[in-house]
Amino acid sequence: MDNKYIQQFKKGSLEMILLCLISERETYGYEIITELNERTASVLGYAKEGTVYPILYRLQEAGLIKCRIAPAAANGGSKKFYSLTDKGRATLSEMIDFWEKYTFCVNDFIDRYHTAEDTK
Amino acid sequence: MDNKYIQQFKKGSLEMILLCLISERETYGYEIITELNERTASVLGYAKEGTVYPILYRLQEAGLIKCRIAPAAANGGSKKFYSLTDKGRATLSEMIDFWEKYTFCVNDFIDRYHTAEDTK
DNA sequence: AGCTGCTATTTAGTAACGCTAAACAGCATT
DNA sequence: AATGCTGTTTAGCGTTACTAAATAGCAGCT
Repeated sequence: MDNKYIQQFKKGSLEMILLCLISERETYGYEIITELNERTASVLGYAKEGTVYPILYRLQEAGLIKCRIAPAAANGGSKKFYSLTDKGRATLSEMIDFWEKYTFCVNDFIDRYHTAEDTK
Repeated sequence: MDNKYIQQFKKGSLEMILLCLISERETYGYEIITELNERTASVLGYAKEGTVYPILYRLQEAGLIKCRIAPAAANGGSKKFYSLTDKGRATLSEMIDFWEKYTFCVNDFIDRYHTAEDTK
């Protein structure tokens, strides 16, 4: 994908998406990146480490997720398993509420656009 | 509104919203700000001049809108009336297509979240 | 003339986010 | 020891929206 609008549209929603992902199960950075890309890359393009990890640090800094360091697995080094805090759950719920109001509001403009196009 | 997510969610979509507004009719900065706020302030918060005018310059610079300077009206100074160019119409159409794919993609995460919450 | 108020535009400086591009590290297999 | 996979970290960049102001024309009033 090389759509130039992606990057701006994504702003803010990536945080929400990561919170959603982590709410599904305890998981770690690399797995988050892999699953995120499976589910969104065709629309949002590939998310790289340099995008995802800083968001995780931000979320942890804000107290929305907490981290458990697991010992080194079969292959590869140790992982940091993230899960939502109570504050994270509450914040995610708020974000989703706002997202729904927000998209409803924007869609109103688009509906008018479509209506106008249809009557041409 | 003092919702801290607004600012990030807005990124990118404000451009699309302004293009939608201008596609509805030829209009000028001050009127855009007024109408935008009537239709979105309750959700997005108030958009100020410092937000809207730079976007208009950007859109003009990109060749998406064109400008016609009208003589001073009854009261107030002269206005700059904006309308979409052909490129602007094409771009708006693209942006809307992408917006729809994008929100569909994000909503998938939210749907899963809602489903998980419901079965608790 | 001067004042207020409304319309209308402009701009300097700031913070936040996602991106590019790379580096670093542990372990397994060859 | 070399390669490859898993996994994390970070520096520097460009874009966007925000705050906060300044500038300016015209109308009506005293």
